[in-house]
Amino acid sequence: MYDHYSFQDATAYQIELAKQLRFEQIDQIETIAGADISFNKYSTTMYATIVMLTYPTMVLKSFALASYETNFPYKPGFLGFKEVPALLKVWELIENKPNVVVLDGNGILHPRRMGVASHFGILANQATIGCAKSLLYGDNHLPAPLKFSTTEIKSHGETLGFALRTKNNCAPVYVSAGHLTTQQQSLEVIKNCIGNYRIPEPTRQAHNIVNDFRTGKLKAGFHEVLPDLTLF
DNA sequence: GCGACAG
DNA sequence: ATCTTGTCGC
Repeated sequence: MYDHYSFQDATAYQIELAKQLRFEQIDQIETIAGADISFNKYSTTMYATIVMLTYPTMVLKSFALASYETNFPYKPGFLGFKEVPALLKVWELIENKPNVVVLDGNGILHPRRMGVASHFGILANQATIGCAKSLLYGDNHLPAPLKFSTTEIKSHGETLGFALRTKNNCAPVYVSAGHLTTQQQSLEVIKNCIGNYRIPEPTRQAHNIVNDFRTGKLKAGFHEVLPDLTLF
């Protein structure tokens, strides 16, 4: 899909996509999705997943798996060109779309406001949030090492996202609005997705599942998760 | 020119 | 991103 784009083409494309960004409150969230990509080193095969969870209870309900060939290389600032095509393919397998999708990477916390979460959000016309494990862009002001401590990440005085401490004494994650949500709401939603791990449940579950797909334990397609009847 | 640099 | 053993700290 983007394999023939030069970095110059890609930069111009990002600037065009960024003009389409919209930020508004999501009125009600009942379902949330996590999206992630996995691949073998040196391979062009991207393994993609979208996992569906209840919100804010974080119960895994279903997931979809698909693979896609991509030759676009990884380069900081251009992650979307490598991952979004595969994500759009797996996205088609989801019949009942979630209220919001969380992606592993940034939204507008990006030099051209077009991180992978914003990129996917525009092309899918879908509310998205970016949650990155390390900082790509902006002035890094670390929050106190206490769970739920937060600092604003700014660039040239403009707030583009937040560093959020999801566990005591653990490195923060970097949250930013992707598309069709607000900065404050994106932070609130991610806070409500924190379980007992540093990574919020939607992307944490997506990461685990897509790795099982890559290693052959799971097959492509849409999967419903059976209810847990442990109590009986 | 130098350093930084999501996944 | 992926590969990979031990180690430090709550």
